Amino acid sequence: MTVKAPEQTRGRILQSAYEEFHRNGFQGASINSIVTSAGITKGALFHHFSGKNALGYAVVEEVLKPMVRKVWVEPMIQCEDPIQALKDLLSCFREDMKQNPTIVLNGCPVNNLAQEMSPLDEEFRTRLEAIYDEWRGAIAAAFARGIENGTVRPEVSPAATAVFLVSAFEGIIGAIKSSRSITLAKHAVSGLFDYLDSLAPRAS
Amino acid sequence: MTVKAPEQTRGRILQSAYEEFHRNGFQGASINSIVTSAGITKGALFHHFSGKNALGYAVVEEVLKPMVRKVWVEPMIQCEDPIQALKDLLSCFREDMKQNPTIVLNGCPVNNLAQEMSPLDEEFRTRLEAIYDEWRGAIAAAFARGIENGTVRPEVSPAATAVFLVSAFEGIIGAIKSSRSITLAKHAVSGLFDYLDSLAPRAS
DNA sequence: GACAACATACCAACTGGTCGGTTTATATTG
DNA sequence: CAATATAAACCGACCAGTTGGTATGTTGTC
Repeated sequence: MTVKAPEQTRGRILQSAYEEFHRNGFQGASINSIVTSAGITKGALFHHFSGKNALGYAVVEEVLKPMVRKVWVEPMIQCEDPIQALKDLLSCFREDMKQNPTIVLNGCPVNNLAQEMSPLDEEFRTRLEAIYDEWRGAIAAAFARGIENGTVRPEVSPAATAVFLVSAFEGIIGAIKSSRSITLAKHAVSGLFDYLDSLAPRAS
Repeated sequence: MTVKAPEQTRGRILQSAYEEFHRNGFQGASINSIVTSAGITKGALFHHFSGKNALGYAVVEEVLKPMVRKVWVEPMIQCEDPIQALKDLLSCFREDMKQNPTIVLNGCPVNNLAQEMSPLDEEFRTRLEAIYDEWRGAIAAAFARGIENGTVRPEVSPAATAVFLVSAFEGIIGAIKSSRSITLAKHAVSGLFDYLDSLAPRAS
């Protein structure tokens, strides 16, 4: 046997589990498959995690949550113009998809888990909902600031817009993955951009 | 044994399978569970359907497709004002949810299947995508008519709007089921209504 | 009687999970 | 510093239960 590196093995399990969940869903994911793809054994997995559900929760907390925070939350909490910030994020996201098509093929890992497990397991639901809450909160706060500094129309409701935006975005990711159509993806993004523009103050 | 009624037993299998898929997803659904909840035996099921996948396809074609067509497509193909028609549909849908919370709890059965199975099975993907295509087509056609008769702003792109609307709608359903929050649901619908209003010609 | 419609017993494969044992790192001693 | 104790890290065979699916039989209908 090689060296013992508990933190590293734990991380490899989390990473393999994340990928397996992303590909096959939580119920479709196989512990055996995770074990082999992580290059460890079942004993190691059940030493670090008490069961499949606990592994799922850990993926949510230690993989998904930091990921969303870094990519989607933090860019929002320090922006002045939320509409422009969102457009930038979406353009950046579109570029990422071209290089790494896993999101196009398998969808948003957060939403996948939320849609599959929310009705089946309350703990999954609350944990995933916390991620969305943080995300929506950052967007809503950004829009509130935008209203104050004049980059957003004053009639816009920050809370409602944040909810609608996150929902629409997740819906679009799902539509792209299910359709696998580039023209549909362009239409969806174009529709989203038009909506964002409708939140900006009237030109002239 | 009772009377032999092949069409009826087939229908009961389809109905039970639809409910089981809606609750547990396709992979989480158990053939045994479907069999018992339908009040029949495994022999009957495998006599009518060649396997689990074939049963899933049949649910898509014979349950989901007609359902979407009746509830979402047909009201659109004969409307003059698509914005008002969509508002009416959403209000009607909101009332339905109050009486029957299965959609709130388990989400949209079409989207659930599409999100779960699209990456795993091409036949699922194409069949479900056909449903969405028909839906989007009806909305896009309605918007094209709306532009002609003046109920919709002429700059609106029917195709992009249809894609964005269906995506946003499915995203909202997912957000409601995952959050279980009434205020979130109200925010989401309010955001969607605001978006619809932004597609109408300027008042004044 | 012939064939479709169903029932039932059964199957290999796989599921998540357990358990006794081995290996390695580290703390404790003399 | 070296010997030893101790606990964590890890292995891999094994478990009962469930999975989708099948083979063979029985029942009803034209």
